[in-house]
Amino acid sequence: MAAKRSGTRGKRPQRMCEGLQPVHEPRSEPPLSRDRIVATAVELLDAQGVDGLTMRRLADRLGSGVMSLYWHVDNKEDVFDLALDSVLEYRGPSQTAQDWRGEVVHMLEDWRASMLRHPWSASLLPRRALGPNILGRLELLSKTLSRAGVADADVNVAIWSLWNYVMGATITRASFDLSDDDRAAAQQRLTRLSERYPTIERSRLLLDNDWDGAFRKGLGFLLDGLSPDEAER
Amino acid sequence: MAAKRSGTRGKRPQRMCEGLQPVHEPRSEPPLSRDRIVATAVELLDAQGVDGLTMRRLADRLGSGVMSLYWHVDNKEDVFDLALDSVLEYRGPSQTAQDWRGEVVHMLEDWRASMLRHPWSASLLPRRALGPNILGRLELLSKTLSRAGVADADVNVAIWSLWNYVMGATITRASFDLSDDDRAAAQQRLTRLSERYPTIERSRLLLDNDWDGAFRKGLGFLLDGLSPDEAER
DNA sequence: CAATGTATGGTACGCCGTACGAGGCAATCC
DNA sequence: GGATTGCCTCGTACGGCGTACCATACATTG
Repeated sequence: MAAKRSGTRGKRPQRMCEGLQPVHEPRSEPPLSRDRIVATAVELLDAQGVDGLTMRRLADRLGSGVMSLYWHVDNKEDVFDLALDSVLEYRGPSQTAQDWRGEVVHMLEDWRASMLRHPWSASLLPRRALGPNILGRLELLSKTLSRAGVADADVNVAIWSLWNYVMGATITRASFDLSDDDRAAAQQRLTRLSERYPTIERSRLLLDNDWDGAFRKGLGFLLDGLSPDEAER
Repeated sequence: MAAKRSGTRGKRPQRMCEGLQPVHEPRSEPPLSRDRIVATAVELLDAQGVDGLTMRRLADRLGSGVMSLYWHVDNKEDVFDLALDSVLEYRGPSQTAQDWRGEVVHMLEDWRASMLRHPWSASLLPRRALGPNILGRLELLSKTLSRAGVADADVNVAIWSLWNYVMGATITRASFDLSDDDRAAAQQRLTRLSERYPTIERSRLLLDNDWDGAFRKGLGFLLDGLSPDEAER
């Protein structure tokens, strides 16, 4: 009956005897494991995007049968959850001790950078369960803001505002990061309609691409508003 | 060869003769049209969510064959694009003339409300093409900010920041809007791990649900930062 | 030896999006 | 009239998907 996976990790016993290393079976894949599945899923997502991840392709890359995956993983949703969280590990603030605001900015910019390194991840964030790395970031955020003196009643508002801002900015950035040609074509299309949309046509909204600067600036504004010096209730 | 749809709308000629209204064929469906397809798609999305929309189910609801849809619509992506934009129409500011800030807040809160009325829409926003209603909102936003005196160089940053904030907040709200039971269960799970995440456990982050208040407050902070009185470059 | 728990994977089912092409029906042209 | 042309509908079929079910294999334990 085998209650399947449930909390315990895989730990294949790896055949002990047979002299030294596995001498023959020369190019056999290492055994399946949850970790190896997740790592390969991330590779596949990086290479082919969200729609490119299918259980069959994943199994192919792993050199295994499709159904073998289901021993280590509940279903495809589970793969997404794990892949997303695995990409959001945070190693902590840079060595130099900083003020609370520097720490928050560092963590959030690192978060954004991690997601941009895997452009499929941002759009997955809202739909997925909160894994340990995500919870860890929220915990750190919460702790930092509390220590900075933000009123208890405001901490949750602040966390959600920051979460929303980072997620929104990163999703937008990732999905508007078209090739230059595409961008030009979009602006072209806009020009063709310029009687209708003169202002955004003129400001070349779709061509602007100082994403990093805009992110930093907007984040600054938000933190100004949130900082305990001025805002309460 | 029939280049299929391309810009021109459907306009079935509707049988002219036959006396008065179509007397018999008593319960026949009205003819297919792009508009009817989109409206039904929205119904289906409201009822079953993003994954619930399939071309077959859509055709069923319309009382037509599946492939008939493809005369009016390019493909399923197209249906998503059209459904999303159709839900984001903006009827303009409330009757009373307001200052620029009031106008911006009104439009953005209306935007958020429109998306929350159709919870599938927020998560679709980033992945979809910009339809006329979306462009119209951006145009209005741009015009309003310009008229308010925001420097040309800053208008695009402001628009993206607001777009990101609204989208992030709405996606979060829509996808965390679990039943009370689910929410309690999530918090329960968190409590079980409370050695790891003491702060967010204590602040009951996942139970807090004054979404509207948080949205308004965060938006206020952002607008403070963006308003032309204080910010430039 | 048998029994058990861990792990693999082949087959098959019911869905999906949609390519293709055969038709029906009105308006238009000879 | 009859033929042609555009608009519109839809049945069939193909290749792909997630995964339920089940047979199998091996290592460990009794």
